[in-house]
Amino acid sequence: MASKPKVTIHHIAEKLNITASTVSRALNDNPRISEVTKKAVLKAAKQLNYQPNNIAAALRNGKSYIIGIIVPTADRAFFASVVRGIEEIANKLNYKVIICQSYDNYEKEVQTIDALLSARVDGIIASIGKNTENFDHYKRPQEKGIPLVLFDRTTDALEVSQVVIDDYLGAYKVVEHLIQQGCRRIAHFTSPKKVSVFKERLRGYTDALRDYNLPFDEDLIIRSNLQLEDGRASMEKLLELEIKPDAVFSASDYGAMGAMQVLKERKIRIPQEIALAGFGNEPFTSFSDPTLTTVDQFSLTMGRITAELFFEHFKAGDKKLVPQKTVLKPELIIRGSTLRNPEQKD
Amino acid sequence: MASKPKVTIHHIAEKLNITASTVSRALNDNPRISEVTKKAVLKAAKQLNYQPNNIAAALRNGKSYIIGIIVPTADRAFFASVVRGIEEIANKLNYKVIICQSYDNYEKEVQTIDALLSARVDGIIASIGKNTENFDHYKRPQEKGIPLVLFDRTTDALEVSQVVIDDYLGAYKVVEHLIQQGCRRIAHFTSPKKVSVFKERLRGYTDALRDYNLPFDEDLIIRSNLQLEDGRASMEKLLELEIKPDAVFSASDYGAMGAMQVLKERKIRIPQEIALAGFGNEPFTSFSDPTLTTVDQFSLTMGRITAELFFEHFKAGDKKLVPQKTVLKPELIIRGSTLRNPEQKD
DNA sequence: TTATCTCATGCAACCACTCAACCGAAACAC
DNA sequence: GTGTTTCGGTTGAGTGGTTGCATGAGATAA
Repeated sequence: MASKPKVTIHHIAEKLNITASTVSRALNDNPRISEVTKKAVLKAAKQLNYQPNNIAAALRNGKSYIIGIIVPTADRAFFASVVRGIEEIANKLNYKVIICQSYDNYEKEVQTIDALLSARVDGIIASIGKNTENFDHYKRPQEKGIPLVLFDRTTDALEVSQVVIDDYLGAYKVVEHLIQQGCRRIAHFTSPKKVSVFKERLRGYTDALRDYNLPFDEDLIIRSNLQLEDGRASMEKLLELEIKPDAVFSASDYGAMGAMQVLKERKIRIPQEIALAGFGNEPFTSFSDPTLTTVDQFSLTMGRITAELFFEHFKAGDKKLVPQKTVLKPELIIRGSTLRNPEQKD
Repeated sequence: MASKPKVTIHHIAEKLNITASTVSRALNDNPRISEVTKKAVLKAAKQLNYQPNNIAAALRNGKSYIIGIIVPTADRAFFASVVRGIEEIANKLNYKVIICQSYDNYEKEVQTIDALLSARVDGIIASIGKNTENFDHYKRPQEKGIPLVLFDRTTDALEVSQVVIDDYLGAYKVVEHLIQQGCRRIAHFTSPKKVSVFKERLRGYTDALRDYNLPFDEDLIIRSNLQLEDGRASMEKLLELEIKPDAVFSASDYGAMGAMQVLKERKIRIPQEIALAGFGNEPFTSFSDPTLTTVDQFSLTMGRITAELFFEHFKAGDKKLVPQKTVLKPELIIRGSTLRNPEQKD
């Protein structure tokens, strides 16, 4: 009748006239328990509709078999895909994953770290929020001996292993490609935030210009939050310049989409008048018209590698491994928004 | 030196020469503890870098303050947004949320339920995977007295509260709109799966045709998994028909995008020759060219309402509430892919 | 002055499970 | 026939916090 029967190993033990520890061992397939007893325990457990209580087990042996993932948001294809990669590896090792979103909010990020520590996760994998400038909260897991690995949005201010893609190289390739398409006045949408990925993309942009002897013009750097609306506003700002750019490289696909909308509204031809490139290879970049040139970040791979790196640290335990930084090579995806001479494609 | 200092309330107690129970009460702001003691405890806790162990607390009082969410995938804008809505309400009530993805995989869904029960979550909010046809695993939480609420992908086979949008109405509105635009031969992309949302959309489609005295033609119903590639294949199948359709209503935005790609490749004008509508209002539907007519599902609202319904059940506890079904009204978003007479737009 | 009441805290059981240590009986060695 | 292993368990303590029920000191009331 009562909605909570609460069957424990003690009930199973009682029923079989053995002790709880025997039941515990039987359920954990401990070799010290005879096959006969194991069978009996399993049968009784099923009969009583027993549900193991991981909370109690976790309390006792200090392991929860759960790792916490913190991402700014789970609905960006990139993060979703990384999470999937992590989950794949974690599940294989019998670990569960709990996903927390910081929504790029610093307070929420701090709280989440705290919540995960209180929940006694066995480790944390995170990507830092855009607005985070103080990283002290990321020191806490390590102080408690909880391994931490960062991916994508990372920082060198922490002594932590990290997995990133070569944002510099990705950006460099994009700009090089634009130059090869004949663009000479290339604008760049970036973020004012101190996030390494955006700084690196900006650096790739700057270096490519320099290497091809093109002047760097501060007017062509537009800083914003890089969302759709920001892209629109940034594009409009660019169109007010006396000498308009002939290409725009946005550090985010969303920003590029905003720019594309404005260009189409004004009947400015893409890529003939202004070429357009993004970064991230979000799915919608292949739906737009023209399709958007962008950079693929191998998110699934990044997830897998991050998880593997994490478990390496995890197994090492106390004998702290030296933090290592894995850098993945991104891939330039050339599409309609930058292809001025169609035959050149690949 | 050791990486795990493991400070407990006992250490705080020892330091202050009081007992652990007093510390516990102080930390929980129990009125029976004097302000002086509370201050001292808080100070000592900070000094010792104390981290509460929720596991232990959860074990003792049978509440984890965590609710589990199961979604097929977190990277669809719809689900991401619902999750956000749920999280908003849950956090307000001091509950944490853990997100689990079933990847539309039945086994994984069953395992996830089990994992959440073992993790002793206080409740479960779920959206059923596409391939799930047996719902027994969803009975288990209820047997254990763990409240369960379903949203969007639900079933009437379970006695469970659920929140859905009126898929029937949404589909009806789409088809009605297409008819008003002069379309007479409207195709429909649907799923072969026994998922209520798709069945309802199909019913809306059928009824709208009937109400407007248009014939129902089985050849115009194309069943697939409704992803991008499926949409492409389905559209190609339609184009092989002797009498081609003059509109396509896809039960998913992804399917519609696939169709749009094929139509554009074949230079078939949208909406003049074939109008196109989707369902879901995924962000990319406003990026495409033409922009895609679709149905908005008020996902954020759905999340909030689902969470509120959940907590109602939760508070009711043992005095099981009668399962209730909340139906939200969807909104037709008319865009370029169906607008034949532009002036009609609202 | 004594009985009563408050207040702040202590005591000890409890949550469900695990693990080190122990134990009795049978098997085996010498 | 005694000592040592091995098998298949049992016992009991411990994991960190919470909570119902004392307890004891000081305040208040009669």
